[in-house]
Amino acid sequence: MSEHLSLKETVNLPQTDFNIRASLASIEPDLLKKWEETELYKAIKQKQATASATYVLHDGPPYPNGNIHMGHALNKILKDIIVRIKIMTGHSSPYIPGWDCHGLPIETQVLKELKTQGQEEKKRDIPWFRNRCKEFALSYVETQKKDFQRLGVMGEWEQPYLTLTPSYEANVIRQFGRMAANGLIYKGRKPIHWCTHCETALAEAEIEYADHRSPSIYVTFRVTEPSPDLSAILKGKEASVLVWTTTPWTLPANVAVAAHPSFQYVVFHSHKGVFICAEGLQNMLCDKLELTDTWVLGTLNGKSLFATQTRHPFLERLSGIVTADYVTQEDGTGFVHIAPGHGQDDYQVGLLYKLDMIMPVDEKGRFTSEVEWVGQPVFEANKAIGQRLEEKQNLLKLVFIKHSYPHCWRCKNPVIFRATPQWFVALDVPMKHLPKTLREASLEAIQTTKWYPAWGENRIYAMIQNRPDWCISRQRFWGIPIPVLTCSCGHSALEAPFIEAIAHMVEKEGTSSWFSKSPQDILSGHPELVCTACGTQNFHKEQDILDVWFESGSSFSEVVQSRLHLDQANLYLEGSDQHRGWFHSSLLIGIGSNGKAPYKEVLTHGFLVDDKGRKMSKSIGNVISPDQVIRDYGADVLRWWIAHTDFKNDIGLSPGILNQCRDSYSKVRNTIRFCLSNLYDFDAAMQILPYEHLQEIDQWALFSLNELIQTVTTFYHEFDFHQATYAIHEFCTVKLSSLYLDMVKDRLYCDHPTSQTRLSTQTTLHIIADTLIRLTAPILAFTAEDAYRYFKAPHKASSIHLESFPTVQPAWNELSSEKWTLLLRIRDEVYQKLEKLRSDKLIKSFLETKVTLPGTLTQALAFKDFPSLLIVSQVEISNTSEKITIEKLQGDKCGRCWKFVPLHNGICSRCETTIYA
RNA sequence: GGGCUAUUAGCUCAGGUGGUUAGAGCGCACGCCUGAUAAGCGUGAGGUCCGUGGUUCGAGUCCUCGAUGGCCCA
Repeated sequence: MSEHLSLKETVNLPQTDFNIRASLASIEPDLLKKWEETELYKAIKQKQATASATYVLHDGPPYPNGNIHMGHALNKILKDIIVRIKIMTGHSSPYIPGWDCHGLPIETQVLKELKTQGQEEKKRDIPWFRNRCKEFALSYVETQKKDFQRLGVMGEWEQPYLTLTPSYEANVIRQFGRMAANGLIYKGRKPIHWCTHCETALAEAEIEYADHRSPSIYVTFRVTEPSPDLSAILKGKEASVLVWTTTPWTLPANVAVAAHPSFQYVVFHSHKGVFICAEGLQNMLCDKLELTDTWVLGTLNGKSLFATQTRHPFLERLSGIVTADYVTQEDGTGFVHIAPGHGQDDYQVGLLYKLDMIMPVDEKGRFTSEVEWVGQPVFEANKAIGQRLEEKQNLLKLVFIKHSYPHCWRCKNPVIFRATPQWFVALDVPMKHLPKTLREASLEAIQTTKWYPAWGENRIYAMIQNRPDWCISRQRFWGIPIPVLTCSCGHSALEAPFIEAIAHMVEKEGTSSWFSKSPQDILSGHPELVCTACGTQNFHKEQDILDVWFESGSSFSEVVQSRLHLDQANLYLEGSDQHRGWFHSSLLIGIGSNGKAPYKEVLTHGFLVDDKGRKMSKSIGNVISPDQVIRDYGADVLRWWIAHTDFKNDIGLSPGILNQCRDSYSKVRNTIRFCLSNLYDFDAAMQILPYEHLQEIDQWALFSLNELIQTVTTFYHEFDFHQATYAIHEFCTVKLSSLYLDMVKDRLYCDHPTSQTRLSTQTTLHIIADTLIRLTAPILAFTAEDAYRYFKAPHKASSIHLESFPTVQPAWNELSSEKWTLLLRIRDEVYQKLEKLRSDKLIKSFLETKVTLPGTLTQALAFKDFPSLLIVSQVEISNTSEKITIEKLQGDKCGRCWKFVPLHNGICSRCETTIYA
């Protein structure tokens, strides 16, 4: 017993303080603290100063109105992994995070707060209100910043970009100025929700739906000029198109009638004349309108009604038939009357067919002098319009209905759609600085940008191809004003000196000065800035603010151009929804102001779903917060999960998936730990062996490591992180844990501590540990640092994050992979036989056996170390046997190395010489 | 309703230009070890490649139609 114990003491067992348990939840905050105290980021930046290449990932700004969720974590960690890879591969890769601080959600939340505090009136004090919004945004910037840092995301947290800073705001205004100078900014009109009581525009979020009593009328539009197909049916007869509406007051603005292009329409006779409606609605309508004596004259497709002309039901004007997909057959007649100034759909149809926009309603909701009922509120004018229709014999029926209708959230009055002047970005006029339209140039830029995944190109291409002009006006307060002064003569001062004067003021004082100053104050000091049309200075300010997409879409100007002095970012990386959002707006602004896309490459990730593929939602109860994962697993497991998943599609997350990631993370960690623990007595500076002196098994390990470096490098480069992590994990499990490390244990534990064989393996483990730590460092930012603390090497940096990425070593490739494929096949065959013996209960341990290999199998291989390869006690090469045979060894096992070999005094000769050497 | 996209083992993923019996790791089951020990090793069982119809000598792969999930838009 005592002898056994003393023998155990002569065995060289692994030692390390690198814990087998990760305890990430407690270690990570310590590491963050250490990095902060040692100013790691500063050191990393200094190192980058000498980099030969630059790689800029420009951050898309999140919205600071709540705590971060898993989508944020996913996005930021992916960015961090990329930036760390670029830095470790020798690039200068500054990462400047940002926040998108303006916009309606914050305004709405602040309003809600005021409401609950009974201080709603304070909203009218615009500077005060804007300041409150600013405080709100900044508080969440701080919250989110801490959360992002906790995830291990590294960047310019001391100086992020915020869309509400004066310098940023001035940059946005200058972008606007450049686009104006390029001839892209114009004033048009567009219908929006309008409260006639509050005399203000309302956003979608400020609309409440409630029951409302409306007249429901059926109106006829008499055909004056039928389309060819319709003409063939009518054969000269008079006919009318049936239209249903609940807003008679919009009829004065009617300019067209829409049919659905693929519906079937019926032309039928009745005692009141010939009518046209959707075929499926005919019976219902005849019933409702009490039409008798009916028979069908013919049917035709909606498309073939196109260009039929009708007469307006009471005005001296024509109203042509157009087609629109949104027409339904659920109620009505299958025809919809079009008033582009009074509805979103109508507006789109108007754009498509270049229809006039007639807007005879003022801000108080009264008809203007364009209409005979001038001064009458539109809802009251319904009655007069009904009467006029009756006079003209174009009213078939009038009843009143109760239906859901939008109301103002403040005054509870019904709202209307009303077209008001708005600012637009023109997509189809030739630019002054390029002989192309903004749309054409953007489409070209899309084709020269690299999209990951490739289908992103089609997606954004189709969007840019089909989108209407960009309406950049918003009738809100929390944002950047549209920097336009308009003269009393009607001319808007879009000229560069005006906008530059405003930008200059904003740069100094912020945009709040626009809201508090008069136009005269804004132009004070610029007596030369007079209206280019009339020469006076009677300006008034634009009231609207810019669409927030215009702000965030200008971010490259502030960050890439002003701060980094570059003209393009290398990469934008956001969720695939941003093809419609930030990628889109950034592209239009980039082309419109600089003639160039702001990015060279765009990478998108998918959205979070659970393990059943359903989106994360509170109602399903499958939401997992980053905070919770950090507590239960640690940020590195979260990072590993993100790298482990093919993020280009939807990304699954569930407790089961997290457990799996934790397990595979642990395998990598333990593999590194095994290497470190067997290096406790290794002095790399003195004992490292040259490659040529390494044992063949060790050379094979380095050959495999070379493959890994190559594979991971390629996958990192292609943003295929999941493939990289699979390669790393498989290397740890298959190549190392089950093969190489198992094979070298005997040598590490039982050979003489400073024998060439043990030093050969330690040299190899030293290289493997070093490589694995570096390879995983971009993903496992914390664990790699933790492990690096226990890795002993000369010329070590103070942090793994100051080290560079491993590179393929050509010398390690000088090994026959065919030979090793064969050796491993022999091993497989032997193990099949050994397992059979074990399951038959003939042996318990493989060390109880002697394996005989046929010489025909092994001679050509010129390999000596079969006992290590097979991890059995004895191997014999037989020149007579044709088959692999196994025999159970009967003797005793060595008390030190447990092998069944000839013994003296209870131990084998190798162990004896090792102990007494 | 439209655009884009995904669907291969319980889970996460591989499967250039169509070509034997569809692969890996994890997990699972069984066994071993107790000198990586809240570890390690071995062996094994798991698949209607979402469905349908077609092209082809041959389809996970190409085409049609559809189902389900996801993003965007209306």
